[in-house]
Amino acid sequence: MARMSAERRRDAIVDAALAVARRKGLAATTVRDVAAEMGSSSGLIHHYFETMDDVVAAAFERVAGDDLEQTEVLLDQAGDPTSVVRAFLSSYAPVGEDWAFQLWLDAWAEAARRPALREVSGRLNLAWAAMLERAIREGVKDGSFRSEDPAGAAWRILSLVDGLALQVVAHQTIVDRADMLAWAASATERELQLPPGSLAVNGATPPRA
Amino acid sequence: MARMSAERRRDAIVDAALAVARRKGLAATTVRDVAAEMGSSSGLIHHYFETMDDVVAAAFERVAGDDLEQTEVLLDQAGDPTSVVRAFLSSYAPVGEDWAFQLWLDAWAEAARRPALREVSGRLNLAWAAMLERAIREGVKDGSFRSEDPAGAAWRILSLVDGLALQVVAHQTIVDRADMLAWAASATERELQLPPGSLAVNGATPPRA
DNA sequence: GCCGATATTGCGCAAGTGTCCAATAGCGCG
DNA sequence: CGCGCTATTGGACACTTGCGCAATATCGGC
Repeated sequence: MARMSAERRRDAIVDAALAVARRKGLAATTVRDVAAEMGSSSGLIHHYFETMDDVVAAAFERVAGDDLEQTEVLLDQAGDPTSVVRAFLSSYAPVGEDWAFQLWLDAWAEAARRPALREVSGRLNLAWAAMLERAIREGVKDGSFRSEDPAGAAWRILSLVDGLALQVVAHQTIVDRADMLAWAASATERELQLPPGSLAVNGATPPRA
Repeated sequence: MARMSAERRRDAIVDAALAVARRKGLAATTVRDVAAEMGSSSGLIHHYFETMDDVVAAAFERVAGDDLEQTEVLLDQAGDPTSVVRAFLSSYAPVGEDWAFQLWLDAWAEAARRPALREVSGRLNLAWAAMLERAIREGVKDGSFRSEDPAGAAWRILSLVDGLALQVVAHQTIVDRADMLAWAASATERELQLPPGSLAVNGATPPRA
Protein backbone atom coordinates (compact mmCIF):
# COMPACT_ATOMS: atom_id res chain seq x y z
CA MET A 1 0.00 0.00 0.00
CA ALA A 2 1.19 3.46 -0.88
CA ARG A 3 2.82 5.18 2.02
CA MET A 4 0.85 8.14 3.36
CA SER A 5 1.43 10.97 5.80
CA ALA A 6 0.14 10.21 9.27
CA GLU A 7 -2.67 12.70 8.91
CA ARG A 8 -3.85 11.46 5.54
CA ARG A 9 -3.70 7.84 6.62
CA ARG A 10 -5.75 8.56 9.71
CA ASP A 11 -8.38 10.11 7.49
CA ALA A 12 -8.28 7.16 5.14
CA ILE A 13 -8.85 4.79 8.04
CA VAL A 14 -11.81 6.80 9.25
CA ASP A 15 -13.26 6.86 5.74
CA ALA A 16 -12.86 3.12 5.37
CA ALA A 17 -14.35 2.48 8.80
CA LEU A 18 -17.28 4.62 7.82
CA ALA A 19 -17.86 2.67 4.64
CA VAL A 20 -17.87 -0.55 6.64
CA ALA A 21 -20.10 0.84 9.38
CA ARG A 22 -22.57 1.97 6.77
CA ARG A 23 -22.88 -1.61 5.53
CA LYS A 24 -22.56 -3.62 8.73
CA GLY A 25 -23.34 -1.23 11.57
CA LEU A 26 -21.07 0.49 14.06
CA ALA A 27 -21.05 -2.46 16.42
CA ALA A 28 -20.00 -4.95 13.76
CA THR A 29 -17.19 -2.90 12.26
CA THR A 30 -14.02 -4.97 12.61
CA VAL A 31 -10.32 -4.27 12.15
CA ARG A 32 -10.04 -6.69 9.28
CA ASP A 33 -13.03 -5.28 7.43
CA VAL A 34 -11.64 -1.79 7.70
CA ALA A 35 -8.24 -2.96 6.52
CA ALA A 36 -9.77 -4.81 3.58
CA GLU A 37 -11.80 -1.73 2.68
CA MET A 38 -8.59 0.31 2.55
CA GLY A 39 -6.71 -2.48 0.84
CA SER A 40 -4.11 -2.51 3.58
CA SER A 41 -3.05 -4.79 6.40
CA SER A 42 -4.93 -4.90 9.66
CA GLY A 43 -1.89 -4.04 11.72
CA LEU A 44 -1.91 -0.58 10.24
CA ILE A 45 -5.11 0.35 11.95
CA HIS A 46 -3.64 -0.28 15.37
CA HIS A 47 -0.66 1.80 14.43
CA TYR A 48 -3.00 4.80 14.42
CA PHE A 49 -5.70 3.88 16.90
CA GLU A 50 -5.29 2.34 20.34
CA THR A 51 -8.49 0.32 20.22
CA MET A 52 -11.42 -0.42 17.94
CA ASP A 53 -13.59 1.77 20.15
CA ASP A 54 -11.52 4.75 19.04
CA VAL A 55 -11.84 3.85 15.37
CA VAL A 56 -15.58 3.48 15.63
CA ALA A 57 -15.91 6.70 17.60
CA ALA A 58 -13.87 8.59 15.02
CA ALA A 59 -15.99 7.18 12.19
CA PHE A 60 -19.19 8.16 13.92
CA GLU A 61 -17.85 11.61 14.68
CA ARG A 62 -17.09 12.10 11.00
CA VAL A 63 -20.67 11.40 9.85
CA ALA A 64 -22.52 13.02 12.68
CA GLY A 65 -20.17 15.98 12.84
CA ASP A 66 -20.44 16.65 9.11
CA ASP A 67 -24.19 16.33 9.31
CA LEU A 68 -24.27 18.87 12.11
CA GLU A 69 -22.11 21.31 10.15
CA GLN A 70 -24.21 20.97 7.02
CA THR A 71 -27.34 21.53 9.02
CA GLU A 72 -25.80 24.61 10.60
CA VAL A 73 -25.14 26.01 7.13
CA LEU A 74 -28.62 25.07 6.00
CA LEU A 75 -30.19 26.88 8.94
CA ASP A 76 -28.03 29.92 8.40
CA GLN A 77 -29.39 30.20 4.88
CA ALA A 78 -32.99 29.62 5.84
CA GLY A 79 -33.86 33.21 6.67
CA ASP A 80 -36.48 34.03 9.28
CA PRO A 81 -36.71 31.92 12.46
CA THR A 82 -39.84 30.10 11.32
CA SER A 83 -38.13 28.99 8.13
CA VAL A 84 -35.11 27.93 10.16
CA VAL A 85 -37.19 25.62 12.31
CA ARG A 86 -39.06 24.32 9.27
CA ALA A 87 -35.74 23.57 7.57
CA PHE A 88 -34.51 21.85 10.69
CA LEU A 89 -37.50 19.54 10.88
CA SER A 90 -37.51 18.54 7.25
CA SER A 91 -33.77 17.97 7.18
CA TYR A 92 -34.09 15.70 10.21
CA ALA A 93 -36.68 13.37 8.79
CA PRO A 94 -34.96 10.21 7.56
CA VAL A 95 -35.14 9.36 3.87
CA GLY A 96 -35.68 5.69 3.14
CA GLU A 97 -33.17 3.47 4.88
CA ASP A 98 -31.33 6.33 6.43
CA TRP A 99 -27.93 4.90 7.26
CA ALA A 100 -26.78 8.05 9.03
CA PHE A 101 -29.62 7.83 11.51
CA GLN A 102 -29.07 4.10 11.82
CA LEU A 103 -25.57 4.98 13.01
CA TRP A 104 -27.13 7.15 15.70
CA LEU A 105 -29.17 4.16 16.84
CA ASP A 106 -26.02 2.06 16.91
CA ALA A 107 -24.17 4.76 18.82
CA TRP A 108 -26.85 5.18 21.48
CA ALA A 109 -27.00 1.45 22.05
CA GLU A 110 -23.24 0.98 22.09
CA ALA A 111 -22.65 4.03 24.27
CA ALA A 112 -23.18 1.87 27.33
CA ARG A 113 -20.20 -0.28 26.46
CA ARG A 114 -17.86 1.96 24.46
CA PRO A 115 -16.54 4.96 26.37
CA ALA A 116 -15.04 6.75 23.37
CA LEU A 117 -18.24 6.38 21.40
CA ARG A 118 -20.32 7.54 24.34
CA GLU A 119 -18.22 10.66 24.66
CA VAL A 120 -18.69 11.53 20.99
CA SER A 121 -22.40 10.84 20.82
CA GLY A 122 -23.02 12.75 24.03
CA ARG A 123 -21.04 15.74 22.84
CA LEU A 124 -22.75 15.80 19.45
CA ASN A 125 -26.22 15.40 20.89
CA LEU A 126 -25.49 18.36 23.10
CA ALA A 127 -24.34 20.36 20.08
CA TRP A 128 -27.55 19.59 18.21
CA ALA A 129 -29.61 20.74 21.15
CA ALA A 130 -27.52 23.89 21.44
CA MET A 131 -28.02 24.68 17.76
CA LEU A 132 -31.74 24.32 18.10
CA GLU A 133 -31.79 26.38 21.28
CA ARG A 134 -29.97 29.19 19.49
CA ALA A 135 -32.53 29.16 16.69
CA ILE A 136 -35.35 29.26 19.22
CA ARG A 137 -33.82 32.17 21.12
CA GLU A 138 -33.54 34.16 17.94
CA GLY A 139 -37.15 33.51 17.15
CA VAL A 140 -38.17 34.56 20.63
CA LYS A 141 -36.09 37.70 20.38
CA ASP A 142 -37.65 38.84 17.11
CA GLY A 143 -41.13 37.87 18.21
CA SER A 144 -41.65 34.93 15.86
CA PHE A 145 -41.93 32.44 18.73
CA ARG A 146 -42.89 32.51 22.35
CA SER A 147 -41.11 30.30 24.85
CA GLU A 148 -40.34 30.63 28.51
CA ASP A 149 -37.73 27.90 28.39
CA PRO A 150 -35.78 27.79 25.14
CA ALA A 151 -33.33 25.18 26.44
CA GLY A 152 -36.13 22.85 27.50
CA ALA A 153 -37.97 23.54 24.27
CA ALA A 154 -34.88 22.57 22.27
CA TRP A 155 -34.55 19.25 24.11
CA ARG A 156 -38.25 18.54 23.75
CA ILE A 157 -38.19 19.14 20.01
CA LEU A 158 -34.94 17.26 19.52
CA SER A 159 -36.12 14.31 21.58
CA LEU A 160 -39.41 14.19 19.74
CA VAL A 161 -37.76 14.08 16.35
CA ASP A 162 -35.24 11.53 17.58
CA GLY A 163 -38.06 9.35 18.88
CA LEU A 164 -40.02 9.68 15.65
CA ALA A 165 -37.03 9.14 13.38
CA LEU A 166 -36.16 6.07 15.39
CA GLN A 167 -39.55 4.57 14.55
CA VAL A 168 -39.16 5.40 10.89
CA VAL A 169 -35.72 3.84 10.67
CA ALA A 170 -36.15 0.85 12.95
CA HIS A 171 -39.70 -0.14 11.94
CA GLN A 172 -40.27 1.42 8.53
CA THR A 173 -43.83 0.19 8.37
CA ILE A 174 -45.30 1.66 11.52
CA VAL A 175 -44.55 5.35 11.24
CA ASP A 176 -43.47 6.80 7.93
CA ARG A 177 -41.67 9.94 6.89
CA ALA A 178 -44.90 11.80 6.17
CA ASP A 179 -46.32 11.01 9.61
CA MET A 180 -43.11 12.09 11.20
CA LEU A 181 -43.04 15.41 9.37
CA ALA A 182 -46.64 16.19 10.15
CA TRP A 183 -46.39 15.19 13.79
CA ALA A 184 -43.11 16.96 14.43
CA ALA A 185 -44.50 20.10 12.81
CA SER A 186 -47.66 20.19 14.88
CA ALA A 187 -45.89 19.54 18.17
CA THR A 188 -43.29 22.19 17.39
CA GLU A 189 -45.95 24.73 16.51
CA ARG A 190 -47.50 24.19 19.91
CA GLU A 191 -44.12 24.29 21.64
CA LEU A 192 -43.18 27.63 20.07
CA GLN A 193 -46.74 29.00 20.09
CA LEU A 194 -46.92 29.30 16.35
CA PRO A 195 -50.25 29.26 14.50
CA PRO A 196 -51.23 25.75 13.40
CA GLY A 197 -49.96 24.95 9.91
CA SER A 198 -47.15 27.46 9.93
CA LEU A 199 -44.52 24.72 9.98
CA ALA A 200 -46.20 22.43 7.48
CA VAL A 201 -43.72 21.13 4.96
CA ASN A 202 -45.02 20.49 1.50
CA GLY A 203 -43.54 17.07 1.00
CA ALA A 204 -40.29 18.18 -0.60
CA THR A 205 -37.46 15.72 -0.19
CA PRO A 206 -34.83 17.23 2.07
CA PRO A 207 -31.10 17.54 1.34
CA ARG A 208 -30.12 14.99 3.99
CA ALA A 209 -28.24 12.51 1.74
CA MET B 1 -28.96 -31.18 33.54
CA ALA B 2 -32.36 -32.21 34.77
CA ARG B 3 -34.72 -33.08 31.99
CA MET B 4 -37.56 -30.61 31.54
CA SER B 5 -40.77 -30.43 29.57
CA ALA B 6 -40.40 -28.59 26.30
CA GLU B 7 -42.43 -25.67 27.55
CA ARG B 8 -40.51 -25.26 30.80
CA ARG B 9 -37.17 -25.56 29.09
CA ARG B 10 -38.09 -22.94 26.56
CA ASP B 11 -38.91 -20.60 29.42
CA ALA B 12 -35.68 -21.43 31.16
CA ILE B 13 -33.73 -20.59 28.04
CA VAL B 14 -35.50 -17.26 27.68
CA ASP B 15 -34.82 -16.48 31.34
CA ALA B 16 -31.16 -17.31 30.97
CA ALA B 17 -30.88 -15.30 27.77
CA LEU B 18 -32.45 -12.38 29.58
CA ALA B 19 -29.95 -12.58 32.41
CA VAL B 20 -27.12 -12.54 29.91
CA ALA B 21 -28.64 -9.72 27.84
CA ARG B 22 -29.00 -7.64 30.98
CA ARG B 23 -25.28 -7.92 31.61
CA LYS B 24 -23.85 -7.85 28.10
CA GLY B 25 -26.53 -6.35 25.89
CA LEU B 26 -28.88 -7.96 23.40
CA ALA B 27 -26.35 -7.85 20.59
CA ALA B 28 -23.63 -9.61 22.57
CA THR B 29 -25.77 -12.43 23.93
CA THR B 30 -24.22 -15.69 22.71
CA VAL B 31 -25.31 -19.32 22.66
CA ARG B 32 -22.54 -20.36 24.98
CA ASP B 33 -23.24 -17.63 27.51
CA VAL B 34 -26.88 -18.58 27.65
CA ALA B 35 -25.98 -22.26 28.03
CA ALA B 36 -23.51 -21.46 30.81
CA GLU B 37 -26.14 -19.32 32.56
CA MET B 38 -28.51 -22.29 32.52
CA GLY B 39 -25.76 -24.74 33.38
CA SER B 40 -26.50 -26.79 30.28
CA SER B 41 -24.86 -27.52 26.97
CA SER B 42 -25.00 -25.10 24.09
CA GLY B 43 -26.54 -27.64 21.75
CA LEU B 44 -29.70 -27.53 23.83
CA ILE B 45 -30.45 -23.98 22.84
CA HIS B 46 -30.50 -24.89 19.17
CA HIS B 47 -32.82 -27.75 19.95
CA TYR B 48 -35.45 -25.16 20.88
CA PHE B 49 -34.57 -22.16 18.75
CA GLU B 50 -33.63 -22.10 15.08
CA THR B 51 -31.26 -19.18 15.37
CA MET B 52 -29.83 -16.79 17.94
CA ASP B 53 -32.04 -14.05 16.52
CA ASP B 54 -35.05 -16.00 17.79
CA VAL B 55 -33.54 -16.43 21.25
CA VAL B 56 -32.75 -12.76 21.53
CA ALA B 57 -36.17 -11.76 20.23
CA ALA B 58 -37.87 -14.03 22.75
CA ALA B 59 -35.80 -12.61 25.59
CA PHE B 60 -36.63 -9.06 24.56
CA GLU B 61 -40.29 -9.90 24.22
CA ARG B 62 -40.29 -11.24 27.77
CA VAL B 63 -38.98 -8.00 29.31
CA ALA B 64 -40.76 -5.53 27.13
CA GLY B 65 -43.98 -7.51 27.11
CA ASP B 66 -44.05 -7.83 30.90
CA ASP B 67 -43.30 -4.16 31.24
CA LEU B 68 -46.20 -3.34 28.95
CA GLU B 69 -48.57 -5.56 30.93
CA GLN B 70 -47.49 -4.07 34.23
CA THR B 71 -47.95 -0.59 32.89
CA GLU B 72 -51.39 -1.54 31.62
CA VAL B 73 -52.33 -2.64 35.13
CA LEU B 74 -50.81 0.49 36.61
CA LEU B 75 -52.82 2.71 34.30
CA ASP B 76 -56.00 0.80 35.01
CA GLN B 77 -55.57 1.55 38.68
CA ALA B 78 -54.67 5.19 38.21
CA GLY B 79 -58.22 6.55 38.16
CA ASP B 80 -59.09 9.64 36.15
CA PRO B 81 -57.46 10.21 32.73
CA THR B 82 -55.11 12.90 34.00
CA SER B 83 -53.76 10.56 36.66
CA VAL B 84 -53.41 7.85 34.03
CA VAL B 85 -51.23 10.04 31.87
CA ARG B 86 -49.25 11.21 34.90
CA ALA B 87 -48.67 7.60 35.91
CA PHE B 88 -47.61 6.76 32.39
CA LEU B 89 -44.99 9.49 32.28
CA SER B 90 -43.47 8.79 35.65
CA SER B 91 -43.37 5.05 35.06
CA TYR B 92 -41.58 5.66 31.76
CA ALA B 93 -38.74 7.72 33.16
CA PRO B 94 -35.67 5.51 33.55
CA VAL B 95 -34.28 4.96 37.00
CA GLY B 96 -30.48 5.01 37.18
CA GLU B 97 -28.89 2.61 34.74
CA ASP B 98 -32.16 1.34 33.42
CA TRP B 99 -31.30 -1.99 31.84
CA ALA B 100 -34.81 -2.49 30.49
CA PHE B 101 -34.61 0.69 28.48
CA GLN B 102 -31.07 -0.14 27.43
CA LEU B 103 -32.55 -3.27 25.90
CA TRP B 104 -34.90 -1.07 23.88
CA LEU B 105 -31.87 0.83 22.59
CA ASP B 106 -30.24 -2.46 21.68
CA ALA B 107 -33.41 -3.67 19.99
CA TRP B 108 -33.89 -0.53 17.88
CA ALA B 109 -30.30 -0.66 16.73
CA GLU B 110 -30.34 -4.39 16.02
CA ALA B 111 -33.73 -4.29 14.34
CA ALA B 112 -32.02 -3.43 11.06
CA ARG B 113 -30.17 -6.73 11.07
CA ARG B 114 -32.33 -9.17 13.04
CA PRO B 115 -35.74 -9.82 11.50
CA ALA B 116 -37.23 -11.61 14.49
CA LEU B 117 -36.15 -8.87 16.85
CA ARG B 118 -37.47 -6.20 14.50
CA GLU B 119 -40.85 -7.89 14.41
CA VAL B 120 -41.07 -7.99 18.20
CA SER B 121 -39.90 -4.45 18.83
CA GLY B 122 -42.19 -3.10 16.13
CA ARG B 123 -45.18 -4.95 17.48
CA LEU B 124 -44.51 -3.86 21.06
CA ASN B 125 -43.90 -0.25 20.10
CA LEU B 126 -47.23 -0.30 18.37
CA ALA B 127 -48.87 -1.74 21.47
CA TRP B 128 -47.42 1.01 23.65
CA ALA B 129 -48.74 3.65 21.29
CA ALA B 130 -52.14 1.96 21.23
CA MET B 131 -52.29 1.89 25.01
CA LEU B 132 -51.51 5.58 25.18
CA GLU B 133 -54.02 6.37 22.46
CA ARG B 134 -56.73 4.56 24.39
CA ALA B 135 -55.95 6.59 27.50
CA ILE B 136 -56.07 9.79 25.49
CA ARG B 137 -59.41 8.89 23.89
CA GLU B 138 -60.91 8.28 27.30
CA GLY B 139 -59.69 11.63 28.51
CA VAL B 140 -61.13 13.31 25.44
CA LYS B 141 -64.45 11.55 25.91
CA ASP B 142 -64.86 12.62 29.54
CA GLY B 143 -63.64 16.13 28.82
CA SER B 144 -60.32 15.93 30.69
CA PHE B 145 -58.30 16.47 27.52
CA ARG B 146 -58.80 18.04 24.17
CA SER B 147 -57.25 16.52 21.08
CA GLU B 148 -58.21 16.40 17.44
CA ASP B 149 -55.84 13.56 16.70
CA PRO B 150 -55.50 11.06 19.55
CA ALA B 151 -53.42 8.64 17.46
CA GLY B 152 -50.96 11.33 16.46
CA ALA B 153 -50.91 12.65 20.02
CA ALA B 154 -50.03 9.19 21.31
CA TRP B 155 -47.11 8.85 18.90
CA ARG B 156 -45.90 12.34 19.69
CA ILE B 157 -45.92 11.70 23.42
CA LEU B 158 -44.40 8.25 23.09
CA SER B 159 -41.68 9.47 20.77
CA LEU B 160 -40.89 12.36 23.03
CA VAL B 161 -40.45 10.15 26.08
CA ASP B 162 -38.46 7.65 24.05
CA GLY B 163 -36.17 10.40 22.86
CA LEU B 164 -35.75 11.81 26.34
CA ALA B 165 -35.25 8.44 28.01
CA LEU B 166 -32.68 7.63 25.39
CA GLN B 167 -30.64 10.64 26.48
CA VAL B 168 -30.95 9.72 30.12
CA VAL B 169 -29.81 6.16 29.54
CA ALA B 170 -27.16 6.67 26.88
CA HIS B 171 -25.59 9.86 28.24
CA GLN B 172 -26.52 10.00 31.90
CA THR B 173 -24.86 13.35 32.40
CA ILE B 174 -26.59 15.49 29.79
CA VAL B 175 -30.26 15.07 30.60
CA ASP B 176 -31.31 13.58 33.90
CA ARG B 177 -34.46 11.94 35.18
CA ALA B 178 -35.77 15.16 36.67
CA ASP B 179 -35.35 17.08 33.42
CA MET B 180 -37.04 14.31 31.56
CA LEU B 181 -40.04 14.26 33.89
CA ALA B 182 -40.46 18.01 33.82
CA TRP B 183 -40.08 18.28 30.06
CA ALA B 184 -42.31 15.34 29.25
CA ALA B 185 -44.98 16.75 31.57
CA SER B 186 -44.99 20.22 30.06
CA ALA B 187 -45.08 18.97 26.47
CA THR B 188 -47.87 16.55 27.27
CA GLU B 189 -49.90 19.26 28.98
CA ARG B 190 -49.69 21.31 25.80
CA GLU B 191 -50.48 18.30 23.63
CA LEU B 192 -53.62 17.44 25.59
CA GLN B 193 -54.53 21.05 26.34
CA LEU B 194 -54.23 20.64 30.07
CA PRO B 195 -53.50 23.58 32.37
CA PRO B 196 -49.76 24.01 33.00
CA GLY B 197 -48.63 22.11 36.06
CA SER B 198 -51.41 19.57 36.04
CA LEU B 199 -49.08 16.74 35.11
CA ALA B 200 -46.23 17.74 37.41
CA VAL B 201 -44.89 14.73 39.26
CA ASN B 202 -43.59 15.34 42.72
CA GLY B 203 -40.35 13.47 42.39
CA ALA B 204 -41.63 10.11 43.61
CA THR B 205 -39.63 7.16 42.34
CA PRO B 206 -41.78 5.12 40.02
CA PRO B 207 -42.44 1.40 40.21
CA ARG B 208 -40.49 0.61 37.04
CA ALA B 209 -38.03 -1.90 38.56
C1' DG C 1 -40.10 -53.25 34.08
C1' DC C 2 -39.51 -52.06 29.37
C1' DC C 3 -39.39 -49.24 25.31
C1' DG C 4 -39.83 -45.59 22.29
C1' DA C 5 -39.83 -40.76 22.12
C1' DT C 6 -37.21 -36.94 22.95
C1' DA C 7 -34.39 -34.00 25.95
C1' DT C 8 -29.63 -33.38 26.42
C1' DT C 9 -24.78 -33.76 25.62
C1' DG C 10 -20.36 -32.28 23.96
C1' DC C 11 -17.57 -31.79 20.53
C1' DG C 12 -16.39 -30.57 15.56
C1' DC C 13 -16.37 -27.21 12.01
C1' DA C 14 -15.10 -23.10 9.60
C1' DA C 15 -14.94 -18.75 10.42
C1' DG C 16 -14.16 -14.48 12.88
C1' DT C 17 -12.45 -11.43 17.00
C1' DG C 18 -8.99 -7.60 19.00
C1' DT C 19 -4.40 -6.97 19.95
C1' DC C 20 0.48 -7.30 19.51
C1' DC C 21 5.04 -7.39 17.34
C1' DA C 22 9.17 -8.53 14.71
C1' DA C 23 10.32 -7.76 10.12
C1' DT C 24 10.28 -5.02 5.90
C1' DA C 25 9.84 -1.29 2.72
C1' DG C 26 9.88 3.39 1.23
C1' DC C 27 10.06 8.43 1.76
C1' DG C 28 12.56 12.76 3.01
C1' DC C 29 16.51 15.02 4.90
C1' DG C 30 21.32 15.59 5.10
C1' DC D 1 23.47 8.89 -2.72
C1' DG D 2 22.72 6.94 1.69
C1' DC D 3 20.73 6.62 6.11
C1' DG D 4 17.26 6.85 9.55
C1' DC D 5 12.66 7.45 10.75
C1' DT D 6 8.40 5.45 10.39
C1' DA D 7 4.61 3.66 7.64
C1' DT D 8 3.34 -0.79 6.58
C1' DT D 9 3.21 -5.74 6.52
C1' DG D 10 1.36 -10.17 7.72
C1' DG D 11 1.02 -13.56 10.63
C1' DA D 12 0.92 -15.28 15.66
C1' DC D 13 -1.92 -15.56 19.76
C1' DA D 14 -5.62 -16.85 22.46
C1' DC D 15 -10.10 -16.48 22.09
C1' DT D 16 -14.99 -16.49 20.57
C1' DT D 17 -18.78 -17.02 17.20
C1' DG D 18 -23.33 -19.69 15.33
C1' DC D 19 -24.65 -23.95 13.95
C1' DG D 20 -24.98 -29.04 13.20
C1' DC D 21 -24.92 -33.79 14.46
C1' DA D 22 -24.09 -38.41 16.24
C1' DA D 23 -24.32 -40.34 20.61
C1' DT D 24 -26.42 -40.78 25.14
C1' DA D 25 -29.54 -40.22 29.03
C1' DT D 26 -33.96 -40.08 30.89
C1' DC D 27 -38.66 -39.59 31.10
C1' DG D 28 -43.84 -41.06 30.47
C1' DG D 29 -46.97 -44.53 28.86
C1' DC D 30 -47.90 -49.24 28.35
